[in-house]
Amino acid sequence: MYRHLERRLAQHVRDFLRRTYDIDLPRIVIEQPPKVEFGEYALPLAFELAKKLRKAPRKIAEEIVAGIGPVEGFTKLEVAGAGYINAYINRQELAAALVKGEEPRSDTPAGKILVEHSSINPNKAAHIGHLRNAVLGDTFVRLLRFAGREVDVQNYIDNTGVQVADVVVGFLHLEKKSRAEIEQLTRQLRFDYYCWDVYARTSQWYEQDKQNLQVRSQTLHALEEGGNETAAIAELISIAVLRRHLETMDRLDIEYDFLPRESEILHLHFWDAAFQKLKDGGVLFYENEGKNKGCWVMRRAGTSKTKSAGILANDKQDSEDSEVSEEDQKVIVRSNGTVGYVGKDIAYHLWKFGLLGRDFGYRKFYLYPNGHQSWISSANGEPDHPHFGDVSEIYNVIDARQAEAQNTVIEALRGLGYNQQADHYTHFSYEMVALTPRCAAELGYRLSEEDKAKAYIEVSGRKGFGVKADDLLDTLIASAKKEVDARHAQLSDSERAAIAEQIAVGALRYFMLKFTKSSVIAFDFREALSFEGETGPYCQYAVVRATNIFRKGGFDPDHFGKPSGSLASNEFAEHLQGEASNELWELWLAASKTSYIVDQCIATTEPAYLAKHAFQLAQQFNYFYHRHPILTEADEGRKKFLLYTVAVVRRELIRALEVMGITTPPVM
RNA sequence: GGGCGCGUAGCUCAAACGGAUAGAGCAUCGGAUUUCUAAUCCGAGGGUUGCAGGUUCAAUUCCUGCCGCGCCUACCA
Repeated sequence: MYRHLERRLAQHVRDFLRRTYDIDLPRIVIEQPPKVEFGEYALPLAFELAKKLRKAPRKIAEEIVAGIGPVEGFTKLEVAGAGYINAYINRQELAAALVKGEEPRSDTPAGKILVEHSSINPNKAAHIGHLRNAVLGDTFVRLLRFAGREVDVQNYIDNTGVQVADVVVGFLHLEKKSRAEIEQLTRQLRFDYYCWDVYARTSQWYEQDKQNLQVRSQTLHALEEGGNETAAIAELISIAVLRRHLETMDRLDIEYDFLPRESEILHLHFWDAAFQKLKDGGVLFYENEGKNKGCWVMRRAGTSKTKSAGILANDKQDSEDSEVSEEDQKVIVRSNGTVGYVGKDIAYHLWKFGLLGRDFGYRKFYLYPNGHQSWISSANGEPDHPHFGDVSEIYNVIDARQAEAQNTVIEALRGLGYNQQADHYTHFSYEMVALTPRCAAELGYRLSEEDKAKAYIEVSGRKGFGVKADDLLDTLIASAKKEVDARHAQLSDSERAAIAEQIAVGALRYFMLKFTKSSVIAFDFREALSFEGETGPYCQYAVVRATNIFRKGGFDPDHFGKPSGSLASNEFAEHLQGEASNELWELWLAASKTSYIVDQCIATTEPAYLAKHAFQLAQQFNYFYHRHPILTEADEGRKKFLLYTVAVVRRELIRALEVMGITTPPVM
């Protein structure tokens, strides 16, 4: 509702400016006043217009307020300060709409969106860094779906890369395991933990003797080639680890629709098709000299190309391409003819946009307990399958360190003339999760003096240094279970366990969302394990409290006031008018912002705003809860109004938490 | 060296598009009619927003320079 009123106000102002001053502002800035006494929206536009109209801002503001006329849904506009225009919402109208759950639908753009996230190398257990990726990605998917968009979720599996090769080397050359033995091992509980150690040991083994690296490249070659014993073992391992990753993420209610694998990019010759296009389009060029001699290279994204973009003739550019300095070159095809990661990624992204002219084969892979089917790529697929790819927008949830690679893919699309697709290619970039030195020490890692002095230390799968996702979840659940046990001894153990799990997931998902993407999370158990203050459980608890009021009062919170809308809007009036009601009104206002916040999260690809909003709503509710005993309220009319307040806040809080993938326990 | 990002309270972080008195949580200290369960609430202290300039009616936000930190800069992914 809040969003809807904002748009209406903006449109009204825009029309008025055009009519009266013949001015077209590209954007009408609308802010939220610091206090509700100043209304619900504030427009600083008089300051902006002062120069154009050569009048004092205050004067302009007064003119606008006097001339603009009534705006539906608002009671008044008012000039404040040096020239702000404050707009006041018609409170009882908004409240009545909220009770009914009315939300004017805004037109959603057509076209399917593809979100790629997680994309964990299938060679070891997932760690907290992967958790941040998956939670951000999954929440963004939920945000888009909330906004009415159709979304496909993909998790790219690099099953033929160096990391898988390394763990294969570990099993074959260090562990000396046979294929049968490995197959046996894949069936053990948490096989990914086993791989975690094997991978770390293999990395050490390479460092002991650089000669050992030859084994790696032989293995890697075999994987890329396919159709051999080594590749079969790699398949065994990577599939088993992938299943573990899906299980881990499912604990957090994170699911995928499709799992495209690098092996199919290779074996279905996606790259060949892309390579041809890139050569034809002049994006790639062959280097005849220097250190990149014999490679197909392209200009690295972000290196200066045209200072006067679009002015120089394009054909002149082509002849200059070969003059791209060595350090500005990105090798796409190595001199031995093999293609690097960026090249495969370009092919994959041409496919995503339906520009490649080839498709994967598809097989059913993983059936979630809720019945959702996840598909995997395959050289020869099943005849009947859903249609993936061929989308109009994509978001890639990939950490900030890969920004350059991502930009190179985008530049390749542009180079091929696919500007529209490039414009709808978003690198959803976020910073890594690192460990505080204290946390690392607690985990038993020996630190150098240099590391101890740092604010945080980067996790490293290669070194086996990090916190595993399942371990963190287990710890959180155990910790939550202790609290639940202490509070609800009367419940059965399975009930308590279920609640503990909801709380643990709420705590974890909220923790991963509360930081803005650009902030490095310095992970610390004390903070992550907290259930108090700005946390998921705090928000869940607010909902539980709201539910309790209804339960104690003998009402159904989900249908309170619903069927007949028995409260006429004028009944709200007396409770929402005047200074004294501002505190309550602020709660209603906050509850009206869900879709507004969701839009903002999508526009800025920043889910943290939603986390912040849910917390603030919960915080305001707790304050309200403390100040207003409801069930003992003597005035029946007021009691009813307070119950409506709780019902609306509760509903909106649940909705906001759902978008973050957080459910609420029946009791806490 | 070049590219990207960051620097805000003791600690961890907010403040979208420049806007009204820079806000939360944690930690510390003090308090809450024993009630719809305190995983809660209220209060207190705590700030030269890294430094120096500039643009603007208005700068934590934009520009320039400097200082500090991180990441990227492989024929790795």
